[in-house]
Amino acid sequence: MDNNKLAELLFPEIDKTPQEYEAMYPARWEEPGDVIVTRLGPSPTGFIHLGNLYGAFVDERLAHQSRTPDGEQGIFYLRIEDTDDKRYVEGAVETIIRSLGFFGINFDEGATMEDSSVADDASNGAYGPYYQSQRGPIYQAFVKDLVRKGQAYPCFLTEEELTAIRSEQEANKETTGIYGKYAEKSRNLTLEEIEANIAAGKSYVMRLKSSDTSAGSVNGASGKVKYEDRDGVTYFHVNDAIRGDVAMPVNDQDVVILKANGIPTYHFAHVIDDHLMRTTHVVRGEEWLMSLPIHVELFEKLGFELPTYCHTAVLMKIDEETGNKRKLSKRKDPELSLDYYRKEGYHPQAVKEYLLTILNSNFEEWRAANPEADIDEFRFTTEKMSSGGALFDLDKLRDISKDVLLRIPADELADYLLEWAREFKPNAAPLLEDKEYLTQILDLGRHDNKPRKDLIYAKQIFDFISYFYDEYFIIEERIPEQVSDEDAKEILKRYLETYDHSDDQSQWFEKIRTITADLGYAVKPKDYKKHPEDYKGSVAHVSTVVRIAVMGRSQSPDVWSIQQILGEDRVRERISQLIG
RNA sequence: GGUCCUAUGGUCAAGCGGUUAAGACACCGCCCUUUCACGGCGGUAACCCGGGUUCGAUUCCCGGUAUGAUCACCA
Repeated sequence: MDNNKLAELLFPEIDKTPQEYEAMYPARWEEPGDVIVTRLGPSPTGFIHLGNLYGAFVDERLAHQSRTPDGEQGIFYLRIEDTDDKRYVEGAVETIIRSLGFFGINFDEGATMEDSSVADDASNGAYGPYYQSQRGPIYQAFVKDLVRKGQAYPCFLTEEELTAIRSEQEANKETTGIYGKYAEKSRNLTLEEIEANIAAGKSYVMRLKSSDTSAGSVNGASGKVKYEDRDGVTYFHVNDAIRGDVAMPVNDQDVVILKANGIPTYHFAHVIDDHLMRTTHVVRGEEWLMSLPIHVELFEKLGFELPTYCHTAVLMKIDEETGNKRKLSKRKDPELSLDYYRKEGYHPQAVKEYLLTILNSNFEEWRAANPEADIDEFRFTTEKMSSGGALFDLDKLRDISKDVLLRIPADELADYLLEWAREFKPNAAPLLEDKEYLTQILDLGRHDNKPRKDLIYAKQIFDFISYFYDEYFIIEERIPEQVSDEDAKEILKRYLETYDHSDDQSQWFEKIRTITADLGYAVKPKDYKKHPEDYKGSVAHVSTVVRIAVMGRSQSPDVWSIQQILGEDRVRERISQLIG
């Protein structure tokens, strides 16, 4: 068979050669050193989840903390993998960029916020186009070259034939797919048959003509792949930055590289794009690990240097029904959606920090040693990444969030809370517009030696501070059982009578003590504890009555400080209200 | 079923041939305290199983077992 003729028959329009494309996308640096180029390659479904964020964070850190010998920063770019037209969702790219931007992850290059269907140049950077759907001619040029070299061929198998082959294989308990003898029919088509099929308008795909690359027939992916014979089966070894040495049988499947519509499959697009865009590190979920043999073969056959793979672990959770670990699913698990965190009002910084603690086992230690340091100062390493799937732990997130929020100044927190409320609690938002008031509230008890850590996420914060706003103030707890209704009234009556808003904290508490003693309660809680029969209750119970009157609840920060923020009028009014 | 990843307390995890097997979260108790939180102290709780290698295995090797992943003209 004349491969050149076949190539021309299949791709008459394609006139560029791989060499020309190589020249169009030269090396990014003359002296790259250890600089890293990563990419995020989402399909534009518009659904960004925690797993994406997790991976994106690895990409971003890896690239941005690396430098060339000349001090230039590594590059993190966005490539849209829209080879499956069924998946496209309107506005998805914008959503992706915005969602990640919310968490402080920004791209240096690639697809931009502009609408790709409107703007000619919806991306920036010299290694585009960054939409795979716009790269058709590039892929085809490389496939054409593969055909010339006899390493790819058209396959006219229909869906029915494919299904028949699969059924046969399943019945025989063989590996499914097109390989070995199952590939022969298509591989052995003559030029005339192919011509006739095409003339008849038959639809076809392009398949890779798989062969054992271990013989060293090609460039060897620049020494990054090692081969080994295990009982007659050829295995290859690749060093994964997260998992270390990974060994698998070499690929023998004649996988589809170009679909019937001329668009490449993920496998082919990955190899071409990451090579041409000069990606050094490919970060992707472990679900891709099993297709590594295909990619290794493609890199070998095309003579490209293999990038460094980083196969990340999948985020898991315990399934309530089965009790087993399982991959987080976007259908069942709302906490997988990034929107969930926005709605609950988890601060992006907290989510980021949580992700880092499960991403790098030594992060927590580093954070403990450097509580004030910027998160980007942490030196992220793939070696410290766990290769097992971590369970998502909401408790841990909350714990981390407390500390993260403590490091954020109250006025910034006020802005954050207001912004959150505008979107998710619009009725309450106007109340929060009084920033000075809100800031005081949020700053309560944060500057002591042992600062309070009451604030976790926006929704919780709002509930926590809601009593500061009359519109949300309700008495939600009963007075303690040690205090009779009569006493409660008496306590509040006397409290109101003696109340002086200008009292300092100790003067204020002295008055509480007086009331406590006068009504037969223990001024020292310990006395009541030791001799409960001598008292009705203790100062704790008396204080609780005041708490409930002023805040509607028994648990809160320091009462005196709260009253100072609430203001005299509100305090008096709330107490009078309860006395009736 | 084939192939591959993984395997330390409830969870996340240090460990990389000899340790009283760290630490964090959660849980429990005590202390601090006008409540709660914070903080401090203490506690319960772990090396999947079976063979090897070795003077000695949580650690190395080989088998199981289990979890997970993957076997598309989806990514």
